Amino acid sequence: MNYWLFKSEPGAYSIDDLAKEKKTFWDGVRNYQARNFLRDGVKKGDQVLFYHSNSEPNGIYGIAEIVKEGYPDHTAFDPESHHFDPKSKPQNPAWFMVDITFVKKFSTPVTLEEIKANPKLQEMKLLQRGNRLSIQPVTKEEFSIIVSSGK
DNA sequence: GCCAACGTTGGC
DNA sequence: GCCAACGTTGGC
Repeated sequence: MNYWLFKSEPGAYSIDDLAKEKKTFWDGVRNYQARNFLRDGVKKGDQVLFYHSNSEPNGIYGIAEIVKEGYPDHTAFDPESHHFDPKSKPQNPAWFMVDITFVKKFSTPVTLEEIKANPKLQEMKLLQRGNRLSIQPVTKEEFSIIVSSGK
């Protein structure tokens, strides 16, 4: 079992949207490093910290779980889609996505400020300088610290 | 709204 | 293959 952090701008897709829909496909990832995680690393049953960026406050708002492993991101094939990428072909897809399901929403989010203040969480990729990766691995320890502080 | 950090593109 | 220009991310 692996642990991940997925970033989303709540204006685009929030934990409340997921709570309502119960399940969604995580499309539109157009970064190679994040793509590699989606294609090769993310497995069914893995747990996901759901992070809101550009929000007030920034932080982890809840938990999701992987229900379907990496498969081609079909939005890249659709010229009408905002995520269309002509370089990605159905016979040789460049981009991948996974399906996630809602697990829980924290009654109070674990904020970026709290994460920064916790000595045990200093290694998180989230805090590393200039980090923009939207899919990041998280250790089991980091995951359990966050889950136990986010009720 | 600003801007630093970073990834990608394209001319050479 | 280099690197300047450009676009995007995301905290503040």
